[in-house]
Amino acid sequence: MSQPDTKQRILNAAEELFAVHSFHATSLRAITQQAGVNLASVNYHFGSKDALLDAVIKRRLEPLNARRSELLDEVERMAEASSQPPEIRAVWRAFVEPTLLLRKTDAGAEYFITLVGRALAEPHGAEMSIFLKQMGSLMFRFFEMSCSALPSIPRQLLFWRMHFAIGSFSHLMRSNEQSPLLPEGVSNTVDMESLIEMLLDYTVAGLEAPQ
Amino acid sequence: MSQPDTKQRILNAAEELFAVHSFHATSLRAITQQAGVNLASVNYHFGSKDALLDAVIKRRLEPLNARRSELLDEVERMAEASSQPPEIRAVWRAFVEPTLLLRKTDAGAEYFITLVGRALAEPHGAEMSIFLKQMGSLMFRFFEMSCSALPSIPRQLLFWRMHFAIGSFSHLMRSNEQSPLLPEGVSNTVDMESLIEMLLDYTVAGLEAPQ
DNA sequence: GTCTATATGCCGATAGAC
DNA sequence: GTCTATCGGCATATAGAC
Repeated sequence: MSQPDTKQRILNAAEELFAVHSFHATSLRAITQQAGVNLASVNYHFGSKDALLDAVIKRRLEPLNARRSELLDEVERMAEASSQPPEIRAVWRAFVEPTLLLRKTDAGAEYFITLVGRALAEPHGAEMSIFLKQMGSLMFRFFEMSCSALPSIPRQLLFWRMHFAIGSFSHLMRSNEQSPLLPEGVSNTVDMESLIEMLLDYTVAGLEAPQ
Repeated sequence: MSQPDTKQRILNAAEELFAVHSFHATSLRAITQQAGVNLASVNYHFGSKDALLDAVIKRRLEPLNARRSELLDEVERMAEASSQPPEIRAVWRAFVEPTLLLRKTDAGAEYFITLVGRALAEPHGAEMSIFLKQMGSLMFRFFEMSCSALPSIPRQLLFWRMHFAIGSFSHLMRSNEQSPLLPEGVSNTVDMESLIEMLLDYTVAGLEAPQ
């Protein structure tokens, strides 16, 4: 317990390499080499490669989802206080903002965002199932609050629109790296606060689009 | 050249397994076993695993992009004939419809859609770079036509909104598999034509949202 | 062109000394 | 808790017979 803990060093290295090269393409050897620890220490501290991935996701997702839950509580309180449905923009802000602003409060979290963005794109694999397990019932709560916020949109339609919204969100999470091909007159460097507002403008307009 | 060609059998098997298990998690052994061909035939016909992926994507993406290009030509002709900007819904229909309706015309293409959906989510890897290479300049054309269709939206903003739209599209492409968790009163089975209209309603509303 | 057999190397996981 | 050494397996790729 001298330096940053061995356990933490492994988690940091795994987070980065899983994000950049994917879970399958990353070997335990690469992780332990980058972390400067022994190969066997991964199995000692975590038990297996799958369990390591689980721990990588859990470390950041747990506080993140606690924060999301708090924000949803607040949105609900405000809705009840004003006897109005919850505001759809506030609901989706609670969903996307804690993740996208994670970099500000947590210096090492940059790779985690990419990692989760990719986990959302994984079909069957360990990444997706571990992520879904840890998201728990929070997705249902977001869906139900979106339905309350937009009572004129049928549930079935809103389900798919929420699907589209998650697609935009996860695609944005994945796109830290500068796009290799930029059209003329377009810069790739925008501050995250502006980007969040752009995403919310876009998403809210799509969710409440006329049918 | 008796049965379906060895080359085609390999392409079909690789397409399915790459889509379901990802490129990295799929071995040449699994591919040749499913194709009922010899292990060595992959290297004989394609040269390497990377080159096989390239061929898998190219086989379907080339005619697909030719079709997209035709549709864009048509949208441009109609715009010129009416002396009006191109219609944004028609531009995006040209982008998404050829892919999403591929199943109807090409029986084996189901896995290809998932594969490309995942390629769009890969950050650095072979999948993404091969896909981008083959998309060529078509993305630029879509961007420029979207700008023409929505002259009141600044290019920089429209660039990001297009990013969000591609996120929704690729997320939809990836979601053949039934979602493990469905909210109450929501079914996952919708015909693709309806889904395309839902996606276009959502996307057009987002692209032309007030700023 | 298609096969068998194999070269060469990395993989995840573990045993056992310290 | 941390190390070395190694097991058993599967990976990609290729050499060479047919």
